[in-house]
Amino acid sequence: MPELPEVEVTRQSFAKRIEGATVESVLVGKPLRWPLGIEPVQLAGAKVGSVQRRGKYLWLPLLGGLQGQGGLLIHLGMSGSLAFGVNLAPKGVHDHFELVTSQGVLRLTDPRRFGAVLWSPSLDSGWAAKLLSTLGLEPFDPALTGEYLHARLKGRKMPIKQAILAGDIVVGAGNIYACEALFMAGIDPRMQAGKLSRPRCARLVEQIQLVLRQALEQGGTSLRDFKDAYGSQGHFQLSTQVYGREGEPCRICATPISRMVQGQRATFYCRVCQKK
DNA sequence: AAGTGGACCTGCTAGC
DNA sequence: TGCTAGCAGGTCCACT
Repeated sequence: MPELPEVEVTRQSFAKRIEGATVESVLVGKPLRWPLGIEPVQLAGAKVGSVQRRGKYLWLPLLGGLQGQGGLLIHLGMSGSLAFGVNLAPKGVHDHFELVTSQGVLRLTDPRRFGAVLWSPSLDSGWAAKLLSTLGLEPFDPALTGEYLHARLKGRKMPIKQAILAGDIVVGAGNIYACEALFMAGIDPRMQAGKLSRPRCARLVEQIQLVLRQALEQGGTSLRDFKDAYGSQGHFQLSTQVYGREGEPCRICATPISRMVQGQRATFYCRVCQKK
C-alpha cells in the first residue's frame, strides 16, 4: 500500500496529536518482519517526540523510561496502516502493535505483516542506521537534480523502472508512482537506466516530484483500504494515468494501456507515449 | 559490483 | 456455489 505520499499523509495525521505524550504500555501481537528489539516494558514512561519521516519509514523519537533514549522505526510494508486516537475500534485480528500513550493509542494494522516496528537507540545507530543508510535522496531534496540522477544511473544496465524502484538513488516512488512518473516523462520503463540522456533525467526528476506532490495533495492513493491515522482515505487513485488501467485508453493518445512484468512487479505504460 | 529471483504473509478476485 | 490460481502499494537477502 504505502509509498511516500501515504506514509507522509499518515505522519501528518498524527504527529501533532501524539507529540509530548507519555508511553503507558506497549502491546505486541503476531510477529512482523522483525522483532521489536526491546522489551516492551522498557518503553513505559518515555515521552514521544516529533515524528519524522525518512523515505517510507517513520521515526518516533522516545525520551526517558527504562530505555533512556531511542525511538521506534516504523515501516508499513505492503498492507500496513496506522491509526491514532483515544477511542479506536476494538482490536482486530490484524492489529499487531499498539503504543498506548497518555494522548491516545497508536495502532498498526497490517494483514500481510511485511511491516515492521523496531526500536533503535537513535537514527544513526542500531537498526535505524542499518536500514536507512542504503537509502537514496529524498524526492524533494534540492540535491536531487537531473544531473545527480544522470550521474547515479551511469553504467547501470537495469531498466529505468527498476532503478527508480530500488530506492538507493531516490526514495519514495513505489510501484504506482514509478509507473506514473515514467509515463508523464514519456520514458519507456524498459529503457536501460544508464542510457537516459541528461534532459530526460531532468524531466524524470521533475515528474517524480510532481506526481508525489500531487498524490500528497490528494491524501495519497487508496487502492484497497489505505487510510491515514484519522481514518481518512486518499483520492489519488482517481488521477492515475496508467497504473491499474490495462486495456483502458491512454489519456493522451487513446492507445490501450499495456501491462508487463519487470522484476516480478507489474508495470503499466503506454507503448506509444513512452519511448526508448 | 550489479543484477536476478526468492522469500516473507494474508486477502481478494477472476475464472473455471 | 465452491475451489484455485494469480495478484497486490515493499524490500531484504542469498546467489550468480
